Amino acid sequence: MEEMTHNELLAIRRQKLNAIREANIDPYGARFETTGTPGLIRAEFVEGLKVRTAGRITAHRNMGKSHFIDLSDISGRIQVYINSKEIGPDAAAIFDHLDIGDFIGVDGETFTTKTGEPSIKATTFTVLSKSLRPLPDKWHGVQDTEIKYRQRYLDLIANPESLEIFKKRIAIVREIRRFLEDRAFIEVETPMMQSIPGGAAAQPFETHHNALGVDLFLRIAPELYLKRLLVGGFNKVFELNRNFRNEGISRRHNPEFTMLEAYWAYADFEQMASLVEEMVCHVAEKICGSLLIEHRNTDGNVVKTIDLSRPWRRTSYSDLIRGVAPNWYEFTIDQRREWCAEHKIDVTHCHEDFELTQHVFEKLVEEKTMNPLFVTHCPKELVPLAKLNSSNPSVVDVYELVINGQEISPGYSELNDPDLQRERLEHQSGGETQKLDEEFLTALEYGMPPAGGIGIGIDRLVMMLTGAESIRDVILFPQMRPKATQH
RNA sequence: GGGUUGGUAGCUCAAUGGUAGAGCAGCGCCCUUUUAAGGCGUUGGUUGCGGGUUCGAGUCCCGCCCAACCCA
Repeated sequence: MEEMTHNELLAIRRQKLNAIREANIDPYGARFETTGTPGLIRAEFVEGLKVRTAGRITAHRNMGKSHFIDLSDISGRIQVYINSKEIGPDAAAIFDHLDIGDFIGVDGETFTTKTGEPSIKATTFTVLSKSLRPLPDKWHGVQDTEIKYRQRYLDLIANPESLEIFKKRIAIVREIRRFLEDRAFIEVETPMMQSIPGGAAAQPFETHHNALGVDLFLRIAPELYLKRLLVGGFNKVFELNRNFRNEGISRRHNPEFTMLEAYWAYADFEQMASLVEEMVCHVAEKICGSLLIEHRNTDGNVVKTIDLSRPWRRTSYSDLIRGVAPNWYEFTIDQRREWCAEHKIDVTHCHEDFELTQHVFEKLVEEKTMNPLFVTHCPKELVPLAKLNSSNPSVVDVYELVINGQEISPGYSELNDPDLQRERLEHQSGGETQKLDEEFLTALEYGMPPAGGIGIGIDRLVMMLTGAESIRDVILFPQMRPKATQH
């Protein structure tokens, strides 16, 4: 608690805190009603208006008897003009004990300075919270990634571009909900703690319920519960919430991530593809104002432009493989390995033939695809929960949407034949398999309507739409190794 | 898990193996329309942690911790 009181900067702030208390003022304030946020007052600026606002002091320009401070919150900032004569000597003495970082409330009248800055001339101010630690550099912000992620609040205060990404994320999620609700999809919540983690092939987090005396798993997908709702009569349903996968952490993976899943009874994967296409374009136009999404580097130069213009390409998996390896499907497995070696694709960890093909797909198609591409009719081994194609039963009626070199969204014609579903789950091959959820199969036996389903990785969608290079830049509090506790 | 790079003042960054520095913030003084305000002065460091080599280590070597990137 009283760590580092020897630090001069912290000690000075505590002295100021005490000085405020000695003047019989509570440095931690109370209820304070405003006529608007700093950003709102600035955005809807009218001169000569009595206003009341509150925010954090983020800049201080001291002119001797007059001071200019910036008051900020996520809405933006407004300049406040503080004149000793105007506020009186007692208040001026308190003002001397304020710092950048403190929260204050201000009463005053709006005016425009001679440099044209919309401002508030303060008549009084109220101390709302004393900040005991100095804020990061106002000009360079927080560069240290560790501080950005562990102490996101500092990143949000000091780095406007970070705040901008999170504002966009919030708007994207809101637009997606609106889009689906406008089309009569109903949002539901299904269990995050499951006794059989189904709906995907991934390592789950394990936990334990004391009263029931059973082990439970954090869900890796909501799919099997949403399908139970199709059985129960919901015909347009979605869930937009967190999944958990106990796997590696990388630029593109966080252990908990946000997924949209939506199911539409009597539809198929082609209709789901159109729905997703329409939805992503709707969101892009609303939030980015364009279907051309520019990704910039730290210098602000455009390094990549993603073109979301419709219609989006739809191409079968096998055609895409032939596009990069024309004779692939005529090759023997040994020839395929040889081909991979020639093209410097490491497939030593691939055992099954379809895994080999999938690896070629990931390296030569997925990673190189920037504009939207619906990859249709994937090998059935990759997708045990989808309907087989009626004319080619080695593939399934699905799409995988690839944008920005990443898988953004899968969509299926959902498998609703309970016997076939059992067989497909029991005869999975390859390294990753899904668990068998008997209660889900029982539900299917009661009858599930044919349906289309989609999943959309919200974090990756936000990365694509904001140009964020790392998933940590679109998750407010990304997973970090806990810091060793000090003692 | 493996490889690469990095960790220096509150923040952003410097410093051939040879006295640890700058800008901003802070503190003091001047200034009643500034906006990265300005001017003058000034404080602030167990260089991530622990060992080692050396007359001498922020710098070289070993181990550990944390992070970023790449690979699995």
